[in-house]
Amino acid sequence: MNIGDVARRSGLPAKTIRYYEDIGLIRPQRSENGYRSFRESDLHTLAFLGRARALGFTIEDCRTLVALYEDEGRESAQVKQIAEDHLRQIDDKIAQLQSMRATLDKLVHACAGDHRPDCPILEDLAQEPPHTDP
Amino acid sequence: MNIGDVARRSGLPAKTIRYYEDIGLIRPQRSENGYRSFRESDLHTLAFLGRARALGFTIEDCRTLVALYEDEGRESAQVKQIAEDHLRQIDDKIAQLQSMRATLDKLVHACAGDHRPDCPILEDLAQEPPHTDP
DNA sequence: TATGGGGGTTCCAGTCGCGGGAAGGTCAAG
DNA sequence: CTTGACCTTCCCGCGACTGGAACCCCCATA
Repeated sequence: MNIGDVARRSGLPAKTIRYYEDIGLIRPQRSENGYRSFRESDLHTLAFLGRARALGFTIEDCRTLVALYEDEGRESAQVKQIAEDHLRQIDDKIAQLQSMRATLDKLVHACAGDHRPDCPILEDLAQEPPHTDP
Repeated sequence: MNIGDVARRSGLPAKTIRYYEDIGLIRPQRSENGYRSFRESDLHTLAFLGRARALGFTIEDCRTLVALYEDEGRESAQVKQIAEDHLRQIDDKIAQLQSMRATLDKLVHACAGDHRPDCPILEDLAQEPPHTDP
């Protein structure tokens, strides 16, 4: 298989696939003409990577996950650890976004959004922090 | 005020402040010795930027927001538009993260996390997509 | 007067995960 | 033989900084 075929079948852009080879996530063979030659197992790995990335795992997590997948002697605890860490990171990010969202939503609702210049959004952003006098 | 002072008072790293000058968000004056010399108004703009960034606005949004803030003839509708667009983006991102979170959480709970190699997380990632035969 | 330390300055490189585009080689069809 | 669809490598750019090197400035102290 050439790169275009695996791109279509894995759903990953060819650029991404080349990049994954660059950073050593996959090691496709080469044809005589210099083209990358992918086996079914490469495609499988790429699909694995695509799904891991879709779940938000970093490239380094993906590297570890692929290694664990290929390691018959792995312990599921290792995999779970990575997933739990990532889950926590996601939770943190969601919390942060929800906090922003709450503030922003309040401000948006407080703003008339008409032709006049008065704007609670700008006023909030411009707000001096409470000045602590010594 | 030197950069260290504004850094302390605005809560922004000196590096960030220099970067903001680089990209034209602020235009501090210079002392004879070449040091940046910040006025209270610069500090105020930096604090504004800090709060806008904390709400997740992009630098380009911040540039526009500062311009609107300084424009007496602005219409609050312009500000609200930016905020609403940003709010939608946040909502999209939250939804995406929650979808990841849901999948990940299911997988984490399905995984024993012990010394055995069997792992539903890896199995899910390795899963072949339903093959559509023609 | 030397020196030490804590400011400041510029510039360059790196982060993360690719995407765009140039310049060129390869291959099958018409 | 040419066209067009592939493929290759290479380098630059994104966003919003962050780290570090190499250097300058200023003040206090020995």
